[in-house]
Amino acid sequence: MPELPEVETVKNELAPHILGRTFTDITILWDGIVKIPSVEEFRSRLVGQKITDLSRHGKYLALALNSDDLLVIHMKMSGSLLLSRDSREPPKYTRAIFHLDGGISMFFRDPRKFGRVWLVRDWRMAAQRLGPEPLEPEFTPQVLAQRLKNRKAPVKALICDQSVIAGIGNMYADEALFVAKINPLRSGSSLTPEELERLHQAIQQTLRTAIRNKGASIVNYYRPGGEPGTAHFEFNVAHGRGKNCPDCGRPIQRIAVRNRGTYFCPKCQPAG
DNA sequence: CCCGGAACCTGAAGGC
DNA sequence: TGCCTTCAGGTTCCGG
Repeated sequence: MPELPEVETVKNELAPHILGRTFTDITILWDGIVKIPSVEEFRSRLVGQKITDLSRHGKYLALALNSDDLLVIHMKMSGSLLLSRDSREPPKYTRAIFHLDGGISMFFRDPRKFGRVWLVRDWRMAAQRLGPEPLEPEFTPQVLAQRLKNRKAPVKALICDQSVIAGIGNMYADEALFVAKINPLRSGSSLTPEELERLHQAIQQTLRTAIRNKGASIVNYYRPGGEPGTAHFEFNVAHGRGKNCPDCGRPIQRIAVRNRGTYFCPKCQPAG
């Protein structure tokens, strides 16, 4: 599932192939993928526009166009953006084809139909209430502390909340909490300054390592060239069903937090 | 505002 | 073999 490291990888690997190119045609194979505006307006406004910049906001990818519009893309759980030189036979589950000049096409493949695209003037029209970027200088331990204090919800749920911090999802929340040695069920308000410092450090370290490894391909994530990432090979607990804690050797436990599979080590991350 | 749960969606995997 | 249930989870919506 694409979270911050996966979207960052997609952005970095798309850029050299699509930057400066112009959309020559748009094929929408499933209308529901276009969130804003109508499918017809989406196509007509996009064709002829040149891609001038790529940026990432949380898990949202934004392609800036010379018209000052932004093509915003969210891959949600099962989406991938795949580059090809042959648009005649898109892979199964392709929902949209972005044809570019120079004979390149970008397929938006998404088996689960959760992914969406927007054509808007400001990326905030697609990504409402996005918290701070965890890898930007603005994200300090103090900022994290401020955003978690007075919150009774489990810290796992809070750091997965895009309005608290942008870009973290289920996998990296589990990884960061393991590295910080914090139980996922602890409430935000119960964390000590030392724990908040460790969590801040763990979030940045976990995300940076995953970006270096081009993202994690547990299910349904492929890089634009079709290759998987390798970040999941270094996971400590995430999706660690049946595995043992790399630190103490005890079995990793699976619980549900807000209906999301949550993996942790009961010994290394004791309940508060 | 805060919290927790449901809904969206479909393929994979497991149980019997 | 095949049907059925469960699981996967990013985001939004809704009720308390």
